[in-house]
Amino acid sequence: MDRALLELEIPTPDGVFVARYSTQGLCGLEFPQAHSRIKAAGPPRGPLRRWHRLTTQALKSALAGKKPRRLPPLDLSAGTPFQQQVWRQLGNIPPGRTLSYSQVAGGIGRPKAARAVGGACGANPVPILVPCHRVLAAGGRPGGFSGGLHWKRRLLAREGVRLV
DNA sequence: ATTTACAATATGA
DNA sequence: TCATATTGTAAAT
Repeated sequence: MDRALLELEIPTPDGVFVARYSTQGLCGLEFPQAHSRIKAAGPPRGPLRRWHRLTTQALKSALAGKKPRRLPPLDLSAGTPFQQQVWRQLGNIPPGRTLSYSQVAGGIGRPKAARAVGGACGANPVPILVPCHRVLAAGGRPGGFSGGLHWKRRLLAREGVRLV
């Protein structure tokens, strides 16, 4: 867990996101906020430059409801093994498809851990690129979303998913 | 048709 | 020990 951070902004039609990088890759992504409080940094150099380009591109695709061609390396090492398993599962859900918390739980061999999956989704450091918004509660109910439910609905709507 | 209770689960305060 | 982005079963209203 090399947590040393570099924060870079990503302007999009939906606002300015903030990407956070460790020496291993992208380790965090934040939704646009009223006050950008990132420390000014010069233009990224070395691998950062490439990673940031990939992140920017991937984020824009995802916001448009399309599957990103390539993702930057993700540093999910901050999560527990359970959380990392969950996040890895989420990466397999294509745009336009959704799973329930319990299906995700079943996918990692713990069919009864639906609630814990909810916790892991809430702890997802890289929303959107790790598509936690494609996990719904049972019966097509929306469940929750740390970045605000409106984001979940908006993202799913762009992928063609209808919520009840 | 709704509401209420509870067990099972991983994690953090 | 309590609360949480849950679920399934069961019982009572």
